Amino acid sequence: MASQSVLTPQSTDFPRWYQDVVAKAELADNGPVRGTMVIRPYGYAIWERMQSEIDTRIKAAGAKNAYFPLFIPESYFSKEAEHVEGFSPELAVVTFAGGEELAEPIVVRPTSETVIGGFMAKWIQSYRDLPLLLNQWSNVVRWELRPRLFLRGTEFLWQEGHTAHASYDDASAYALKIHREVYDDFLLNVLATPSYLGIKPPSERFPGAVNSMAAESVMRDGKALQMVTTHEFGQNFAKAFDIYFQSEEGQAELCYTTSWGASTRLVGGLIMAHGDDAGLILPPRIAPTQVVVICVRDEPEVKEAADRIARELVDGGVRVEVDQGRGSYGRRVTDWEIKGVPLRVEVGPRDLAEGQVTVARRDTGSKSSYALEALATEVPTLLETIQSDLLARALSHRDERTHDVTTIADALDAAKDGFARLAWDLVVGEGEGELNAQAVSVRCLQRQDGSIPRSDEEDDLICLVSKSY
RNA sequence: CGGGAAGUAGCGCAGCUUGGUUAGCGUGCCUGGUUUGGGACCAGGAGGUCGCGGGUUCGAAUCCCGCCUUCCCGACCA
Repeated sequence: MASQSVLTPQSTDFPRWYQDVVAKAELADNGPVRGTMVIRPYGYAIWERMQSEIDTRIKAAGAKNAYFPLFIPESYFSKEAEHVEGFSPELAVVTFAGGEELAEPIVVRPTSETVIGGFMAKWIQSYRDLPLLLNQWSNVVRWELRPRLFLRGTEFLWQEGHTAHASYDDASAYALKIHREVYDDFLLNVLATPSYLGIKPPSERFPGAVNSMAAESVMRDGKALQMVTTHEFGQNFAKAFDIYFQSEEGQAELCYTTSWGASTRLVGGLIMAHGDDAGLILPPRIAPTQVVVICVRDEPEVKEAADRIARELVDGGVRVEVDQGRGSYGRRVTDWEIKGVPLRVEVGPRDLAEGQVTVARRDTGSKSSYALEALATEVPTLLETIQSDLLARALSHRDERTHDVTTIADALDAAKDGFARLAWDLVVGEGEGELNAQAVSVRCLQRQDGSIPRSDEEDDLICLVSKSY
């Protein structure tokens, strides 16, 4: 009966633990081609929840969904010099199709700035057409040499927003709005994965961007994961694709564009930000199943009670699944723990005799009894408590793992199991090279008060450095 | 792409050094029964191109060559 660990403990081998969770929680499998991924139903359900939460926020920010093609003429890529240079090593290119060599090779999109830029040029005539706020949900292909499920793959799913504006300030303000009101809000309030928001140093900037913003979250092993990214392109893409508009004064002027994305990498971040040795821990707001009602015994009275409870909870807006009670209790509980379902409502003959049920939290492991009549009101409250406890736990973990330092040597030391925060002036130039030599990178730049700078030229910036996925 | 390790049943592994009949174990799966409040037990059973291709040999999971895939460390990377 003694329960032995089903997963490799995090402290033994964190990457192995991650792979065990992905496999045993039935999230994903490797595809037959290197770097490709099969997302299994439970993993995809998590992604769908993410999509729904992000999509709602994107629409609230005013952007509209559209769809652009997977195939892009190679010539489009050559139009923006830095962009093509940055992406060419990762491109998959179709040169043969329909039984013959193609006159012009076709690129499988690694991102869609180029095609969308072409259509922005066509659709934008006057300042009245601005801002143009687009988003698309799609797959992209970037040939990866070292793939990891969810975290980095040759093909992945994401959302990419693309906008065009009449002024630098408007573009910049909108990018900031997306970064805060869509991404940071989602990370904080849904995933409970607090991030460091900031701008990327020039060395880490998106090819073709004048500014890239990031949200860097701290994983349980202290490494950083870039959760999302937002870019300002200035007029770089507008120049390359002739995205002009006629101003109120009748002048032809170049637009300012932005793009921003969040991908299935978020699933990997979710796993590594909250999971423990027993498996996944899902915050209630993202969990596809928030409550599993477990029949402790495979008996008719127990099942009836479980179904009744489940119906009540569903009516209250809770996402519920019923475990019918086949197989041993311990085995089933362990399986639900691996899957990270936030709450287990356990119904057995003993409970029913006393008109109560046993409720177990996944995050703390604690169990307590609730009267049957109280469940419908108590469960939603309990779910919200778990949500905020997970956020609090993640916040304190982030702070524990972050150390203020004043030298590169101390930064390297701190980066062994977390983040170092230090003056950007100490790092810029040679210092960054020293860090990089030890696989430590500058994750983002912030102002002294932690806010997002508008450019890396600002005085007195600080930076967060760490190892990363 | 460089360095290292590995690929044998769904998963985890042994066998390989020193080639030799029907390729094993744990777990999972199926059937029946007993069970069921923290990975249950007994009995029976199904499941394998030994990663792929080629070579050596009378004979290859085992030896040799090439390729593919996975993992780790780098390089690279919104």
